[in-house]
Amino acid sequence: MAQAKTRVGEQRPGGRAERVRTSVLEAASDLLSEVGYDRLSVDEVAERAGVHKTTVYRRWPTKAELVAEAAQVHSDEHIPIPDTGSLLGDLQVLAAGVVAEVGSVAGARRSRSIVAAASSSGDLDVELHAFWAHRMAATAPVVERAIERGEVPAGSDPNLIIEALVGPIWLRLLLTGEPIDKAFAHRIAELVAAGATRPA
Amino acid sequence: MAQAKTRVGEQRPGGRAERVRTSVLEAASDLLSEVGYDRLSVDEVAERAGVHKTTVYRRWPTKAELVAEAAQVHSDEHIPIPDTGSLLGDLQVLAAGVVAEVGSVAGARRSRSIVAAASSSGDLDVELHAFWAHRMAATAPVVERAIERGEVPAGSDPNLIIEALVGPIWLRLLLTGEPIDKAFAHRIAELVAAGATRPA
Amino acid sequence: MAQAKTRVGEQRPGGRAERVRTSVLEAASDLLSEVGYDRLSVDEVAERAGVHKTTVYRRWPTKAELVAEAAQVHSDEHIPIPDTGSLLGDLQVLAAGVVAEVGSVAGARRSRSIVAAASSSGDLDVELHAFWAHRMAATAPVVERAIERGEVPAGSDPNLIIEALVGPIWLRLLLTGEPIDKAFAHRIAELVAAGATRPA
Amino acid sequence: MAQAKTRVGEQRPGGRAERVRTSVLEAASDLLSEVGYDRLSVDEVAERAGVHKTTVYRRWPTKAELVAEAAQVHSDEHIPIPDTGSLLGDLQVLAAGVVAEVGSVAGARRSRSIVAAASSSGDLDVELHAFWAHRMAATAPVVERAIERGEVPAGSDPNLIIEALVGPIWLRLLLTGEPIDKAFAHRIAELVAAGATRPA
DNA sequence: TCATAAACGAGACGGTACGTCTCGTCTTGTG
DNA sequence: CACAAGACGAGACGTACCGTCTCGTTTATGA
Repeated sequence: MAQAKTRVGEQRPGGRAERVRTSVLEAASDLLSEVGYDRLSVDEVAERAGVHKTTVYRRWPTKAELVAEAAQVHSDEHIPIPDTGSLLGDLQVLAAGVVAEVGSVAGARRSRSIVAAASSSGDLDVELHAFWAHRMAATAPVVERAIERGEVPAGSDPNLIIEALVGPIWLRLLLTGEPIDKAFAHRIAELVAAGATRPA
Repeated sequence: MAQAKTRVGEQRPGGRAERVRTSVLEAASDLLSEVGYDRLSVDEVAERAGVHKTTVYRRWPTKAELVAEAAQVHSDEHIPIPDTGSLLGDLQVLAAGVVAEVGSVAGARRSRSIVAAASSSGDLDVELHAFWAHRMAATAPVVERAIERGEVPAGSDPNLIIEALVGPIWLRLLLTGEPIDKAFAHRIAELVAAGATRPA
Repeated sequence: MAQAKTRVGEQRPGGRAERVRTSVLEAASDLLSEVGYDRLSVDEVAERAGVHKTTVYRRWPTKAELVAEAAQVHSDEHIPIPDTGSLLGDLQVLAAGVVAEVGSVAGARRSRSIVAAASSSGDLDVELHAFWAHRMAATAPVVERAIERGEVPAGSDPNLIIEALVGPIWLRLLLTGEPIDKAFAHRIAELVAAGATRPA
Repeated sequence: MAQAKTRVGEQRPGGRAERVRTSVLEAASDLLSEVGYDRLSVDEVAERAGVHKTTVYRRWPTKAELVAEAAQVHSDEHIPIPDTGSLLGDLQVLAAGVVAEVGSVAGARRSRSIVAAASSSGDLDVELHAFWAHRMAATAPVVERAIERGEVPAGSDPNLIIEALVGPIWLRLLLTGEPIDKAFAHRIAELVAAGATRPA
């Protein structure tokens, strides 16, 4: 019955598996944005994806794992590595990128969900850590170029500077609830850039 | 059974209510440290506290609220407001305090649980935000004194500086999983102090 | 909500537990008669009983156990121990009783279900065996009295005679599908009575 | 994989269909003896037979039908029609045959499975009844010869006598759980023979 | 001191969601 | 074209935990 549908819409049933994967992740991601981790149910994800619950469980043994993958779909590619010519400029672009990611209501809910999912499963925070290690490594060049330009003293830790930039944004998201906007991104980038270029 | 115990140990049952409150919060706090928010069940809290489940629900309508109170008990008092005479010194003490709070395995689990609990309940993140607003306000004087001393330019935002200090620590706790130790506290304090005292 | 209902209809919630037990067993028994063991679902039993699924599972850990108890409710009381004065008469009454129990469409379905359930679960056939041991013991006096009257030689095994009487009826029910009626009861009783009273 | 095996062992792929049929039925029969109807899964039967699940479903639309056929494989031919010269002797041989069939652990499990399977499917108990009708007809001559010999009064119903002989054995198997052994076969044959030869 | 309100113990229940199992169908590719 | 391989739909199973409700008992306090 439900399978008949696929016959209608898709001439190329060759990729059923992939189609299922995609539609499930999309449904999960949407629900995540709408209701957050806690009130997301696997059953509803399945229904939205036009797929049966068991099919979801076949691929993602756990709600947490499903959410983990769904949540990363969005943030996976969008790490822009700016090269404006100055550390301040680069940091501002980076900060603006993070703000764009987590600043919206939906983005915030989705981002919070990753943390909740990781809290639920020991395996997941390993994955989360790996994801962030990758992310940090990908953005480190911004600082390394600043070192090459002489803006930042040699021996400075790129990671530390990126953490100082990103940390406060997530602090607002997860703990203080203060507004996350471009102005904030701007100011935190200024503070960090100043600290990095003019150390004690 | 549980009632028999109280009879044995305490001749002056005048404070039963308070005793119950305390033992439940303690049990909750312990469990939080041991297994985290997700795998903490109200039933087990009750059992550990030597109290019946219904009694717990009578006071804390929700698991999230119970956890919220239990988790805050620990961090409530320990906000040391240092006054070492220099911004760097003060920030280092502050950072060290946060590290001490969330750096241990138990403390990390407990801290993560607050976030998870807040994610589960709209009411709770309001409380969490209020708690953090209070905390920020309490630590702001550190920056204000630095401004008075002329270390930091007038017009600087105390909150921003505190956020820059604390954010990276929580980033490590919740997202990157990098080690949280005194050295890290030291270095992040240096970076932020430099940025605050020598702005662009 | 559903619990408010109890307030309306029943002043004495004290007997709730028993009421639940009864209504669930009744619902299960009905469904057993209607659709048989295989197509009986715990969920539907619960719904019919006006009770939630989890409540059913609280008392009967397994569908098989639920069915076992439900099925036995019916046959529990209906073991008439006749005393007509002759073995033949007694056996005819006994056989007629069994026929009445399993001869109807509903009774047949219910009875078959017991066997199916027992075949599915090691625990259950223990229970089933115990039930039958009790039943055999309860009907043995019929033969013992015949021995006392001198109708049946001393040393005859009461169980064997009862088994010879009852076995063929269940054979028809479970295997051959031949009609189970009073005439059959009559004839099998005659055969067994003859064999018991005039051994080789 | 499975195909490779067959290719190796058998030069004559013409009989593949038959080979598949046989190995599936054998696997099913084995599993039946080992775990019984309920815990037998089509998937496992297929795996044991070195065949894919779909192949099984192609031939046996239903688990019940597969089991029905598999179970009968064993009892299909082995109905020995004795002719010892006396009713008692013949009945004892017959009873011993049944005991041999269902008395072992594996045989019991297999036999019980037939009943369970028949309960699951309306079509199956029709087949089961037919099988038993055939079986009864095949064994009726034992009684008919006794009538010709004058051992048993003319007009006696052969079926009834066979049922009286076989029923108690299945009663023990399916309901009471009492031991099924040669001694029991002997005694039940005696009782029935007596009843048949010396009616009231 | 004793009555009475408040809090508690005990335990069943409704409800939601989880994750599992197995049956039987359907798709896709391969010999 | 039949089959291997395996994903899928369907639906039930049994579990865990949440939060609610009732009833009977203990504890604290005020008349």
